[in-house]
Amino acid sequence: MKNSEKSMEKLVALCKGRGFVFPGSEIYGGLANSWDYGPLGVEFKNNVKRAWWKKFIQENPYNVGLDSSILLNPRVWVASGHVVNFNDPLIDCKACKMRHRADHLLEQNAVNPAGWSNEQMSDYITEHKIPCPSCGKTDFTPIRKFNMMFKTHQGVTEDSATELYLRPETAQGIFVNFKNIARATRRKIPFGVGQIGKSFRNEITPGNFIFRTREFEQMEMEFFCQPGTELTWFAYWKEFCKNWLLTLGLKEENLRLRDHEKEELSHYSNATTDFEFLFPFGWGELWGVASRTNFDLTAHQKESGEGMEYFDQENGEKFIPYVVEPALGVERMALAFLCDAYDEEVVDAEKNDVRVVLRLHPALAPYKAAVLPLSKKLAEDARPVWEALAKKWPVDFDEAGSIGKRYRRQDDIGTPYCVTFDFDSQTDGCVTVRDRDSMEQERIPVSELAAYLEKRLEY
RNA sequence: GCGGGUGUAGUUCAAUGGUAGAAUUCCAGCCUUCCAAGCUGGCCGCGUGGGUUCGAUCCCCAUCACCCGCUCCA
Repeated sequence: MKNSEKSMEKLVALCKGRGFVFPGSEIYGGLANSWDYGPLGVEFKNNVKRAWWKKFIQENPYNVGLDSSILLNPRVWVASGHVVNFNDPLIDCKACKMRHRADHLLEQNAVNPAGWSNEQMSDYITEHKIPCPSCGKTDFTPIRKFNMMFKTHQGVTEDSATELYLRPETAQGIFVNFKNIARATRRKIPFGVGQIGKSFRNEITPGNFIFRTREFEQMEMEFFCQPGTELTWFAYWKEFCKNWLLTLGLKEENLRLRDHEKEELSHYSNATTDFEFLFPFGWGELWGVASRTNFDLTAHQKESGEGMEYFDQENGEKFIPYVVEPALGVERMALAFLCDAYDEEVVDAEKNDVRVVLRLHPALAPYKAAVLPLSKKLAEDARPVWEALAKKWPVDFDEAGSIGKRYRRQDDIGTPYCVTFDFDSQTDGCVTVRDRDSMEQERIPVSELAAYLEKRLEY
């Protein structure tokens, strides 16, 4: 089944029905673009994070982890450029109600507005009668700023002295800890620091289910290297990221890497590649891999007055490290895995019988297995089988309904293995293990069941 | 935030100015010894707040949410 044939509606319905994702604050009429992760969703999302951490931190000789705070000294955002650059100058055409970015309008008219104030841009647009690209009229509202950072206050008094921002990215928490980490871990360059955590952005237009939300989780890694080696590492991490996705079963046909053109690059980057995934609603950015030069560390050195140089003992060199950053959103990654895994298999076209299967990689599946007593009478005897497996993995137990219906329920939520306890099990001590994808069945002694599954769940 | 559309059980859909019906899901019982079975019974709904009206799920207003476009981004 191709991704373009899949529908978001079905996926959203499945997510709600099975307990992956619920609309946020639903009983109060909801809160725009907020989503809650249900019993299966939290397992699944944790699995995505766990898989990333395992590959990027645990198994990686270069990298270490970090969990920095969401609230930071406001000067961090001055240094990073977020206070200035997260302000989009927007104007609306009064005639056709279309909204445009003032700086883009100017660029389209061969003007470079870099460094201009909003007044300057506004004046230029008025004076030169720059027309609305949609309707051609020249009747615009004044420029309005949209700072994408959420503001809050520290302490109970709400004055400007206590004003703070919720972090719009986790990366800066890593940069401000660069010296601490290098010292504490005795790491030599090159090394990387990975972090998983919540970030907040007041997006103008969120949407597409959990693809873009204002509260989201990031898995970011900052890889510090010697100046001049950054593009080599940039290529290395791109390949590394791609391999990780493919290992977890993401289909290559739904993935494309798009290099940014020179004009498209952010002010801090000398190379950026977007990993894009074919969602049912079209191609969407999944992973941004950016060579960030020494922009961030230099900016923090300047703003804080704290030296950010690294001393290379071997060569006797001092330098501010260059940084390669693969930054990934947890929720959209999870959504991509879900979309990719969703499959409808026609079992009997005449009876209109369709089997919905989430072909999730076992590492990502919320339940690794489900124990199903063939008859309710066997439930009591099947319990110990579940108890033994539950010590090792999240495992479901289902005795309600026909065996076929229970297999389908597990298909629905992506459980890779179903363990059926039948009347023979009581005497021969064996159970039937059914594979979700191959649909093959094997008779396994209960005593060997855990080892059997362990071998297959390894990744 | 702007423009357009939508809002009825968990889901997919009906009907109606006199307070709603089906399928499916779910639950229970019977039956059933490996792939949505069958039978019986059961739970659950007019997004929210105002207004018009004798009476509103239906008409009007507001609000909230979702979808499509603009813009942005992990």
